[in-house]
Amino acid sequence: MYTRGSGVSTGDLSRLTRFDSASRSVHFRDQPERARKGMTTQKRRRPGETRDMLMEAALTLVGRGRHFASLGIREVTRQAEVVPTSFYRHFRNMDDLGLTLVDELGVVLRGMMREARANVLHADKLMDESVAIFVNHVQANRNFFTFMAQGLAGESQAIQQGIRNEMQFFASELANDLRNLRLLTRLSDEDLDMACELVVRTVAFSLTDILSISPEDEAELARIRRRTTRFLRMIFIGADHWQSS
Amino acid sequence: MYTRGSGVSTGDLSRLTRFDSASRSVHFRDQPERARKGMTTQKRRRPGETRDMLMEAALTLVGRGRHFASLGIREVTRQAEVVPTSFYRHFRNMDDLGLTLVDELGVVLRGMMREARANVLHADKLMDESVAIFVNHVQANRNFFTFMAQGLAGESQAIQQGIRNEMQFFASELANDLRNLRLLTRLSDEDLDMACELVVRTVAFSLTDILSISPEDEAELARIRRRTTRFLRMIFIGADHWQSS
DNA sequence: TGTACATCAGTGAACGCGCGTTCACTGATGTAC
DNA sequence: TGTACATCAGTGAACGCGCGTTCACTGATGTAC
Repeated sequence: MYTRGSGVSTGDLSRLTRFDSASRSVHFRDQPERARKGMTTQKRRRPGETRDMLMEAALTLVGRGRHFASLGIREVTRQAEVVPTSFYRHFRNMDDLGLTLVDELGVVLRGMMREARANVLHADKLMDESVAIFVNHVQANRNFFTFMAQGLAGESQAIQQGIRNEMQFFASELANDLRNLRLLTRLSDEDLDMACELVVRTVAFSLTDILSISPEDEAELARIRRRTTRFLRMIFIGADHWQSS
Repeated sequence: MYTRGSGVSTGDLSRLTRFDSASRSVHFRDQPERARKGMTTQKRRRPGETRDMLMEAALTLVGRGRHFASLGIREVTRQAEVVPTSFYRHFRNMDDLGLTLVDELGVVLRGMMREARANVLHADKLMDESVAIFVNHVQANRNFFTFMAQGLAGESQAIQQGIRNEMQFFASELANDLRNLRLLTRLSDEDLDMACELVVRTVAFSLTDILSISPEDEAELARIRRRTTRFLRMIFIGADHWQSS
């Protein structure tokens, strides 16, 4: 039941992950299965495919309710239908795999931001539409965002720092956009950054709201969307009336 | 280096945990050590003492950078200097222990609120002082709050829900207090609740800021305190200018 | 007050199992000439 | 274009170890009479 959601996510992610080897992988991607001596010899997948499968497997397990910190190498390889030793061909340990997942966060967030820039035409609908876009992305990449929520407090220092950095970057991008839209013009750069960080944190927190409900519960989802929008509206009103020191 | 911080926390917590058996334990608490046949027979501690030691041990390990979800029963009992089988005398499994820890959260939060009510005399210093009190409590119970930060996203559903409930309760208490202080009087009850929830979330998020720095880094701590206060101020300004639908 | 019994909490031995990690191997692909 | 070699990625066997959990035990404390 959980694996369906992850299909969307990982399809996306594996494409993003392998962009560096994409030029090579093009040669093999659609190559038909060769005749083999025995059925068991299923070697030589697309370069990076096993790597992606391992990351996907970890996310699937996380999506099933497991905590990333408690996942084992054998467990992940079992889920990925790969022999345990294969793991070491791609990652030094589970932390290494986690860090690689965090690297994807930047890509996903940039995608969200791009979509928001393209779709948010009227300033008055800015918040509703941005929140809707965020919620949609979370729904489409549930396992991935669950991992991020877990990592925000508790994983290795490196993972935690990675996620924080991405959030910081996202906030400063948001500040840029608001400048360009001529919004909150009275705020100093520093105060605008602060306001944006508060916005990003608020949205990040509502991530845990979304993840705590069933993916199909549209009614509850609408309630979360509405509440998050109201949070943001309140912050914007506060920012608008802010007296820069 | 990490264990020092936990000493403060667990001294507090164990007292709170055992309030139900306090009447009994009074009889033994200061009873001197009996002469024993052998040095190895250190049985029969104060009732509930082993239980507290197990909870304390788990928090110590969490404070050392481990994630609660990855802790094992043998690991915890080892840290508590107790034989593994003793664990089952007090908890069914690690989840059970975690839930018991969450129960303490309510007690700690109520203590914070009481302290805030007693110390916040002037409305204009309300935020600075409340944030300071919060930061102090986190510093004094670092391991405990680290566990809570971890539990907010990722532990068992039950643990997660428990923490959320406590936050919700805290927010509604805060709304009550603001009503009594005649603050934000223009807001409807519903909107005031919302504002308070946003406040609690913002403070909760800054918990992860505090936990990500060294406990001795006073300079960085002051920066976090200042930023959190500014976040709250912005929210309050927003709430003050809010148009209740 | 004394005695018999129930209960509670700590103990050590033992179990089977899954874990992380190593090793030498295999065969497909990429590359130099 | 063909050949020899290096590299890369997947494999299965094997290791020693720590894990969760059970069991029967022990002795201190609480309770009934």
